[in-house]
Amino acid sequence: MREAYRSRTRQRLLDAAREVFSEFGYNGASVRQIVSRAGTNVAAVNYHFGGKDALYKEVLASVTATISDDMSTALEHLDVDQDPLAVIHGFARRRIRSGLKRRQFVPPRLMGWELISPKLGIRSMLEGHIAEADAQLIALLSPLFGPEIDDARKLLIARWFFSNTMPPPPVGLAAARTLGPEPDEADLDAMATRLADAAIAGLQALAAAAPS
Amino acid sequence: MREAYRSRTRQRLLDAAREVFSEFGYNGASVRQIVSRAGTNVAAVNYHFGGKDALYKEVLASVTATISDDMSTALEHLDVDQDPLAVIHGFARRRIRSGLKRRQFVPPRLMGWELISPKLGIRSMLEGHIAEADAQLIALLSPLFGPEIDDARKLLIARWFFSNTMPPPPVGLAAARTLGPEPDEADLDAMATRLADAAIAGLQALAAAAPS
DNA sequence: GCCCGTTTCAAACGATCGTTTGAAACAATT
DNA sequence: AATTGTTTCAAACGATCGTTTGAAACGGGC
Repeated sequence: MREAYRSRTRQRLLDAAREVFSEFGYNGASVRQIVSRAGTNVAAVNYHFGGKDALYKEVLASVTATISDDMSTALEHLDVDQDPLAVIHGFARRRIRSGLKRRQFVPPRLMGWELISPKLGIRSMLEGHIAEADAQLIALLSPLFGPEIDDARKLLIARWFFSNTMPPPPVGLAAARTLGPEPDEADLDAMATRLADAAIAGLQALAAAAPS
Repeated sequence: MREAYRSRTRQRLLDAAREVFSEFGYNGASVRQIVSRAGTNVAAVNYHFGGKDALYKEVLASVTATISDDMSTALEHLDVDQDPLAVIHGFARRRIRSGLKRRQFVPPRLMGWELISPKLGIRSMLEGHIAEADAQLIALLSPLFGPEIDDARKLLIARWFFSNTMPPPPVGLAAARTLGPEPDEADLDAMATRLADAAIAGLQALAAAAPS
């Protein structure tokens, strides 16, 4: 029973931290707020993780891992005989959809914080993940690139596309307004599909542009 | 000389606050950091503005005013006999371009903070600006909308488009990498034009989609 | 029942936050 | 030179931050 109990508070802390960090960012989130939501006391964070920074790193790692897994899956689908554009569209749709779900609103928002102002010290750890994500994205989009395109433009296009799979809050709120309070799964899908269409359209415009 | 002197420290505080708030957000920015950059001491903020919140509001107001002015100008151009799509494209290009300039990196980033987590109390003040910006955007894009489109979808499309005129840091960094350390004005223009093309492409895809 | 390693918690720590205070420095008028 | 209102600044305020501490509570092995 010991291990089970141990992991229970630890997990509660992780879940609470995920929500609070997402909502208020690293600076805006207080340890006391997190432990209060987790139903324990202030010392728990330092006991289980060693500090606020370490907890934040762990939360970030789980978020980036989720996204990376998603991209890996898409890359595997690319290997088999599917239409590349359909795979890319599917990836965008899945990412957007997960961002639109009320409860799972968390990962895009947390990434949003990190994109605006990467925490010092965390930056080094994140850079590996970012480089990996860049490479995965470029691999995913490679079928769209012409032969004469340079790496810098590939990177730009990849990041533009990726940023469009994580709609910022104003877009998400507008989407929520059209969907209503309790969105149907089909409606959610349709909305995600439409936003993915837009991302693909922009992507093609970028990839088709004459080389600089 | 009195008025000139008065406005000098006040202005220095505003400039410093603009930079620091943009870089670290409201929570991450400390009053001491701001006054240190402005070359004065901690009491200055409360003397000239009444507090950190009020200073933040003033900074935000100037940023939103800049954007709103830009949109008003575009709307006036729309009134005369120009091609609507060219006007929209021009607006996007100008916004993106100002976001790409190294020094003037500030407004998009500051808005980014506010979009992720609007400050309580500031929200009410911002809501007016947001509503106005929404209305202006929808007016600007109205030539692209079909007759049977509903308001909720107009809002969604407008916000999607607007978010694409404020490229997030990863996109901006990738763009900076292709442009080099001291970008040529022409290169900057070309890059902004390309990103505006992508925004327009996505915009058209969204506007052309069948009504839900 | 006793013991031992693990986990929890109330309390307190030093540091930093935004803000206030009261006096000194300043510019302008008489 | 004296006076007035404005602006600056060092110092301190209470509050909150992340973290530490030491003891109490817990669970499993003997």
